[in-house]
Amino acid sequence: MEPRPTLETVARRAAVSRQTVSNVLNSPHIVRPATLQRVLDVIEEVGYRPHAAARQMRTRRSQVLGLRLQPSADGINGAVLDRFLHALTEQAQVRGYRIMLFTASDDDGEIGQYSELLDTLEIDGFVLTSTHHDDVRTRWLMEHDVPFVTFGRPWTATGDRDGAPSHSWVDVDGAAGTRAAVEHLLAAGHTSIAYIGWPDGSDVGDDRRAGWRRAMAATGLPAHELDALEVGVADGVAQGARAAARLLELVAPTAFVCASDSLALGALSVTRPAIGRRADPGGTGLPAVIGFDDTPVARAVGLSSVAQPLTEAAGRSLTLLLDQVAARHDGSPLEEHTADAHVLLNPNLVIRDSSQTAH
Amino acid sequence: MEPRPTLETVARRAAVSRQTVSNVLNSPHIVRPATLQRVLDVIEEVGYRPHAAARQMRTRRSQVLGLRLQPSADGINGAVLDRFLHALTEQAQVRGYRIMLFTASDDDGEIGQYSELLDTLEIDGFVLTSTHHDDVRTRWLMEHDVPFVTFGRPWTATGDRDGAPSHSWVDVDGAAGTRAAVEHLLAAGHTSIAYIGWPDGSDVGDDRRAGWRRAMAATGLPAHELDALEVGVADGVAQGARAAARLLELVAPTAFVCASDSLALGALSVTRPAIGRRADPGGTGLPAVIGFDDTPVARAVGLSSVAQPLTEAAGRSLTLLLDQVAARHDGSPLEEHTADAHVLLNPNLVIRDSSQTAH
DNA sequence: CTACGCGGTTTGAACGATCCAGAGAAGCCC
DNA sequence: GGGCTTCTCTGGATCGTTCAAACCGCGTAG
Repeated sequence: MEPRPTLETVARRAAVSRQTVSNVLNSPHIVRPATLQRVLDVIEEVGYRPHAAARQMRTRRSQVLGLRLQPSADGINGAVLDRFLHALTEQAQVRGYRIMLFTASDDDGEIGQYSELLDTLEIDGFVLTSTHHDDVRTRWLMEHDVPFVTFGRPWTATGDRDGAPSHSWVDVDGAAGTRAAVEHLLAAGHTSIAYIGWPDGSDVGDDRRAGWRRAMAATGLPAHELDALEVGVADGVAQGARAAARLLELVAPTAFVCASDSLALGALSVTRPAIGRRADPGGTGLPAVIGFDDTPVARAVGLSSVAQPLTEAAGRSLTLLLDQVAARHDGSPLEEHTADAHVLLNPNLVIRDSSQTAH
Repeated sequence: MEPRPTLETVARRAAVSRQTVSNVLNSPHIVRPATLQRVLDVIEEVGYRPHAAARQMRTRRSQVLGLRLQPSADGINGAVLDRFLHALTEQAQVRGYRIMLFTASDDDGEIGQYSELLDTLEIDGFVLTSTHHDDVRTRWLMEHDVPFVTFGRPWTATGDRDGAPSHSWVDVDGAAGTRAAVEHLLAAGHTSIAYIGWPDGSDVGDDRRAGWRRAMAATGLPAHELDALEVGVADGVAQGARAAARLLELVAPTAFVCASDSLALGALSVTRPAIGRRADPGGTGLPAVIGFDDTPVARAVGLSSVAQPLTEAAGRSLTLLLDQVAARHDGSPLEEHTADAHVLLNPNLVIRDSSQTAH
C-alpha cells in the first residue's frame, strides 16, 4: 500500500515546488503553459487529489453547506422537500460543494446546530427550507454574519416595513400557480370554480388562496359569491373529500382548485367513480380537479397539479448563497447585490386527466 | 472580533500544555482530577470547541458518513427512504457523526463519488440504501476495504453460495410483514385472501409475495387456487385498481394484501364508494385491504399497512457501520463480529379502517 | 550503583495544504 | 550597462490538532 500522493509527491516528480503545483490547481493563469502541462500530467499520472481538510486549515472554508432535515412532513406533501434536496445536492456537487445534514427538534436546537457546525466544521453557509413569522433563526444568522438563503419568503408580519433588514430568498409564486389553474379552467369553459384550501393564517395557504380569488374576481364575480365557493380545512385526503362533498351540495361548482394534492385527491375521490380509471371520454362533464405540488401521487392517479420548479429553485438558491460566501471571503460588501437577492419563480401547471373533462 | 479559541488559548489560560487539554477531551481518565476540572472550567469559560479539520489531519478520520441520495423514487413510496434518512441523520448526530450527501446517475458514477469522497474528505464509511444482483458497488467497497453497510439484503443470485464474501447489512423481513397481514385477516374470519404484487424478478417483491404465499399455503389451500388469487403488476394506483377489479370478477376474494401502498390505494378505490369516508359500520363486509410501507398516504386514507421499523433500522445500520470504522482504525480484524453482522427486523402491522370490515 | 518503574505532564514533530515575501531571469527603456 | 518592471517560481511560516517520546522526582529491585 503506497502512501497517498500529496503536493510534495507531485512537486518532486515534476521537478517544481509545492507552491507551483498549488498554483496549477488554483491559479493556472499565472503558470507558464509548459510548466502547467507538465504538472497536470504528473497529477494525472499519480492520481493526485487535494486533501480537503488540509486546504480548509489554510483557507478557513470547508466547501460544505448545511441543511436541516425536517421531520418527514405532514401528509403526502413531504415529497416536495425531498425533491428540492435532491436537486440541491446535485447542483452543489457540480459547483464543488457538498451538502451536510443535521436535525433539530426546534428553532433553538437548530441555532445550536448552526453554532456547532460553524465552530467545528467551518460550514460555509446554510439553506433553510421553511420560514415563519419572526424567525429567530434568520435573525441569529444575520447577527452572526453567516451566509444563508431561505427557500420560502420571510413572510414579514405587516407587509414590508422597510426598516427591517432583509436576507436572500427564493420562493415559488403560489398565487401565480392557482391563478394559472383558474385561467386554464376558465379557458375550458368552466365558470363556477371552487377553492379548497387551508384555514386562514398559513402564509403559503393564504398566498395560494389569494391567487385563486384574484383570478376569479377578475371575471366579475361579486365577493359574496366568491366566499361561498371557498372553504378552508386542515390538510388531508379525508378533509378534502368532505369539503368537496359539501361544496357540491351547496353551490355545485364544476371545478375545484386545491391547495394541495392531498385535498385534491379527496375531491377526486368524491367526484370520480373510482380512482385510476379514466373519466369516461364521452361523459357529460365530471367536475375538474386541480391539485398543488405535483407530488408522485398526482402523477399516479392522473391528477392535474401545479408543479414547483424545484430544480431551478435549488439552482437559484445556490447562486445566491455562494455569492454571499464568495463576497464574505474576499471582504467585498456585495452592495446592492443583496438588495436584489430575491427570486420569485413561476410554477408550471401540469395538465392531466382530472382537468380534461369535456365542457 | 476576537479570534477563535484554540488548544493553545485554553492551555495558556489553564497553565498547562496543549497536550493536556487534548487529553482532557480525548482521554480524561489519564488526567489528574484537579487538573481535569480546571481545564474543563476554562474550556467552558472561553467556549472552546475542537476544530474538526485539524483533528482530522492527525487522526485520518472525518467523523462523516456518506449516503447517495437516490433520484426521488417511483410512485408514492419515496417517503420510506426519506424517513430512513431522517432517522439516520438524527442517530448519527448523537453518536458524533454527520451525514454527507451525494448524487450519481448510475453505479459507476457512484463508485466515482466513493473514490473522490474517500480521497478528498476521508469519509469514514458509507450507507447504501438499495442493493441488487451482483452489485459492483459493494464489490468495489470491499476490495478497497471501506467500511459500509447496506439497508437491504445483498440478494445473492443463487442462494447463499458460501464461498462469496459477505458484508454487513440490515433489512426488514418483508415476508414476515405479508405473513402478519394474512394472519391478521385469517383471524378476522377471511379465507379468500388475494395478493396484488409486482412481477417476478424483483427481490423485494418476491420476498413479500413469498410471505403471503406461505401463510396461505399453511391453511391448506392447494397451489392452483393460490395461483388464481395472485397477480403481479407494475407499481401504481391505476394498476392496483385494475388488478383488484379483475380479481374481484374472477375469484371474488374478501381481502387484499398488497406489495405497496400505491397498489393498495388502487384496490381501495375499487372496493370503496369514496376514499376518505369510513366504511359504513353496519355494512355487509367490504373487502379488506392491507398495503405495505405505511406511507403518509396510508395514514391519510385510513389504509392498514405494514410499517417498516425505520428508526431501528437506521440505528442498527449505524452500529454495524461504526463497529467497522472503529475496528479498521485500531487495526483489529473484528473477526466473527463480521459474520454476525446481518440484521433482519420484523415489520409491524398497522391496523386501520381498511381492514376492519365486519366479517 | 544503576536501571526501571510509577502517573502526570511537557515538548517537538508531524498531517497537507495555502499565504507571503522575495529571488531569479527576462525584457525594456534610457 | 544600470535601473526598472514583469513574469515565474521558491522556501519558509502557518493553520489546530494528535502522536510519540521524553521528562519529572522518587522508591525499589537487580
